[in-house]
Amino acid sequence: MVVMVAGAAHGRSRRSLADVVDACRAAVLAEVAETGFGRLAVEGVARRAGVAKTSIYRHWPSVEELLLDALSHAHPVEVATPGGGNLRSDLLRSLEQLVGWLGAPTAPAVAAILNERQRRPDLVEALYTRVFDTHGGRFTRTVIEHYAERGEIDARLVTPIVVDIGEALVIKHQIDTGQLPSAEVRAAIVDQAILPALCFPPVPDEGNST
Amino acid sequence: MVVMVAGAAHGRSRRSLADVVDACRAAVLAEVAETGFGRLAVEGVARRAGVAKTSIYRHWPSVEELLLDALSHAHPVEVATPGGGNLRSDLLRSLEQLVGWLGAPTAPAVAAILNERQRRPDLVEALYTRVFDTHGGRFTRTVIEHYAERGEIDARLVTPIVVDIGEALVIKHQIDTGQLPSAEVRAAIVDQAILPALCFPPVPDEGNST
DNA sequence: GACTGTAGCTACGCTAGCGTAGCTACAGAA
DNA sequence: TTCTGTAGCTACGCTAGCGTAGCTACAGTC
Repeated sequence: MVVMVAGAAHGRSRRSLADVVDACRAAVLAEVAETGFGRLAVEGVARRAGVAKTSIYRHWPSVEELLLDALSHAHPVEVATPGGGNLRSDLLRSLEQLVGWLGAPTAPAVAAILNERQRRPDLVEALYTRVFDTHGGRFTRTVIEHYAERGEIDARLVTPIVVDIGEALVIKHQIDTGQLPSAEVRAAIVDQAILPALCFPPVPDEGNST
Repeated sequence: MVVMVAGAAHGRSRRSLADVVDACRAAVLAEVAETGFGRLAVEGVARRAGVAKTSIYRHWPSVEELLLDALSHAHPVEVATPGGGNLRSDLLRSLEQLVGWLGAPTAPAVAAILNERQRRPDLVEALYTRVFDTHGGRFTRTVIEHYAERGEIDARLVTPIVVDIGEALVIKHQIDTGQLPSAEVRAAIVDQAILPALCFPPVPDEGNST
């Protein structure tokens, strides 16, 4: 059964500019999550967005530009700041924020671009300048530096290695399991890896979860 | 100028079975490193190996099977065992082995498959059972468990999180920079992150490198 | 030397995608 | 209501790849 839009000989309906742009941005993020970067295609994005290829080429010179544009508009902005609690609870919250970041709808697209680092360094650089640099993403680094400034941590222990422990373990967990770490695992990361590196010795009993 | 192989009307030369198999295995590893998994194609592998597509399809049902077969034969085998040194030097050597693993010619192929975890869990599972499980790859875990058995480390501190710190930081370094960590960075990882988690407190001065 | 399994080649009919040309027609502004 | 910028459509000529059929011919074994 064919339903015709009034007056439309083609049966076609035309959308507004803003509608087309929003549909394309959403479609490219979903498409790259499903296909990976290597099989991302303008035809696939147009199909998913329900637009013509010409509508894409009128706004973006390539599907890569559309992808970066979509990420600029959709990637979550970090809001982690030390909340006046203590070091441990602030570290836990920053890992929670990181996990939120890594689980955002944009995360597969970010991962897809990062996976192309050797082949497309230009894209990765653009990702950092157009998405990461404008959206923050310092997580545990922000917290550790804050407490170091307050004198609660020996500032000499705040090294590039140490501020990276938490994120490294979260990402490794995701690589190994395909899942983001639970609250229990995040607590273990804080208690068993981050705090010991800041001279808060590990407590080798059961340990208390959040 | 056309050079004809004696007696070959086609100008073609025919290789032995072993030669074809070796060429295909090497070609698929190089091809996937260059193209990524998404654009890996039988035609590209055949071209690079200098064989006909039919020669590939006679031995492997798909390019994925060829890739896993190639990895099974080429992936380095872990030889890290505690060498009778001390904990620190053994940890340094295990990270050196890991970096050797990650820098092996097979590493891009491994990464390409791991990047397809969401889309192709079957391939990732096959990677673990056919490649990882048979080639080891426990690195710092092996060292830490050895010293725990000897009583030099509180065994209660040897948790899944703690044994993963070193590899997590190495992999994070590679994700962030595209490079494998230098000896200096590896030493910092051992001194500032792994040892503190095992109750060997960090030394917040310059610290001695390897 | 004879035999056999298989390498190499080309063509096949197909899918998928690229980026644009040229057109119709409509959403939104004036 | 008129005007304009642009959405939607289809076709185009192209590249790239798939997996096999059918053939020739040769590497290696006996």
